[in-house]
Amino acid sequence: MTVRTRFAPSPTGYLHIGGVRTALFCWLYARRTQGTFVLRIEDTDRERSTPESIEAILKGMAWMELTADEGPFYQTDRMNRYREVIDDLIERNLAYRCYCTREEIEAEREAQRARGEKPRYNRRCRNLTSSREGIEPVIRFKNPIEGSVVWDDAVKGRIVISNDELDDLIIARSDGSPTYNFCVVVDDLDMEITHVIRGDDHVNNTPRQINILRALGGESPVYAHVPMILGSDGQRLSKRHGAVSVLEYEAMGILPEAMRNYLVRLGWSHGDQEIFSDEEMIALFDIFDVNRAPSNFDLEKLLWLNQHYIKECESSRLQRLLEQQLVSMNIDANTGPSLQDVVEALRERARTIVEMAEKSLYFFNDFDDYDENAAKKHLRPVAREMLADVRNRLAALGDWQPEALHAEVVATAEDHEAKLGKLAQPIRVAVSGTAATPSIDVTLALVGRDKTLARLDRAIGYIDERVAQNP
RNA sequence: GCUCCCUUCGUCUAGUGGUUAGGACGCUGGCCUCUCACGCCGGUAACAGGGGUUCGAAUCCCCUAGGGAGCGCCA
Repeated sequence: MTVRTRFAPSPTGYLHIGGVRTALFCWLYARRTQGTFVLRIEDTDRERSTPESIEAILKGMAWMELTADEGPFYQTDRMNRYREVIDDLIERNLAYRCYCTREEIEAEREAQRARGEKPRYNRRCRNLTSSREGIEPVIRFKNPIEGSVVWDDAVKGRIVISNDELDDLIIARSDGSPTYNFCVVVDDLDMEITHVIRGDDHVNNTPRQINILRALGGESPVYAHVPMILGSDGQRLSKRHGAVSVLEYEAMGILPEAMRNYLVRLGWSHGDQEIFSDEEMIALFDIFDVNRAPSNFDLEKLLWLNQHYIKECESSRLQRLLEQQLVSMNIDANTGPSLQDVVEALRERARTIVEMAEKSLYFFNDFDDYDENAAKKHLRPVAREMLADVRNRLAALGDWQPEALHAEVVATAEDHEAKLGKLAQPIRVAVSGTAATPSIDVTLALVGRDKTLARLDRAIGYIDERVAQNP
């Protein structure tokens, strides 16, 4: 039997990080078993489903490079099929029309809660023979009254739930439209899904679905309920933990392979290994090895992995990503050094693409002000003569390359009997506005001759002004 | 309230009756060094609590506590 997994999000919001991990697990397991991964959009809730959400899901999946072998399928395209199954269920007396009003049901629920009971439909209409005038009935599934439902969950282990915990759930609304718990079962059956991998918020739905499945004569798939991902404080993931939507991580400058690696290690591991290539993940991942406990999302670790992958990233791709980022920051990447050189200088110094772009701004545009502390510490009168000297030497330099620049800076420092740092730091601040840049020779090479000389002049002027103000 | 699920360093985790409880992120001391970063070496820190079972429990059982999920004409 070949494995078939599915990812079945509902398009009622963005694609969040927990959903993406579920999708990753589905995808990995299908790849690993040489099975099929299908994408299905559960859009039976017409009130809340939006085209924007569908768009966000598709974009998120594409960014994560989790390509479906089949689909996307849309439940709204399958309404006739659901109708057909519902009619069949009614015909076979496995489902029935319920004429209870919302008010009646709500009142009953209140009463049950007041009595400390679990609110459940009281099956008043289960054996009704007549209809009620003026009420469009809903359709309810006749859940078994006796016995219990048992399944061996691939991550949770054996779960047993007694049928008397379950009531006769609505499978079609009064307008005739089918509901979620029913549609999933029909879909998974029709699509021959062998492994249902989903969030563990569905555990409680599973026994109902199994009962419907049996009524339909289907075989149980393997269920794997993966625990939730919580925020860094152990609470449900929400806006205040930062980004929730996967697309926000793309915008943040996270690499998809870093996200995949981070997410696969949340709830799953292979000994002490932290770094997994796609090939390794596919070869090693097994849904049966996933942890039962929920885990907390830790941005710091994601960032660490991202930096790792930035260091490994192929130059041309990094250049492309950096350029996109610069463009989005309204910077013309043609006004500065080659992106290839920038990327090499910064790939060990940036945890995200956005950070890389921010650290390369002064290669392209002049900065407004010096970093206050940096200027205070390094742009001082003692450095003035050395700066003036190095400015003139550099102006005369024919070969504006790191090697020659390095030699010139070193020679200047020696002439002034200063350690290299005493000169390098003032230059660094002069040229970048900050006290932290790549090595001074590389920095000067990247900033370029014209900007370097102009900025050294500016720094010298700044020192003079400072002296004038505080004689 | 009821049902189900979960519980090893701050975080992600290894561990399946005998380990100095290991690794990673973070934090931190040092080395390297023109700054930052990278890299390297070292440190910090955990079995939720209580009962059993056993010669011996992080590992097995029970209870308690804490956390989560569900109880919709949402998915």
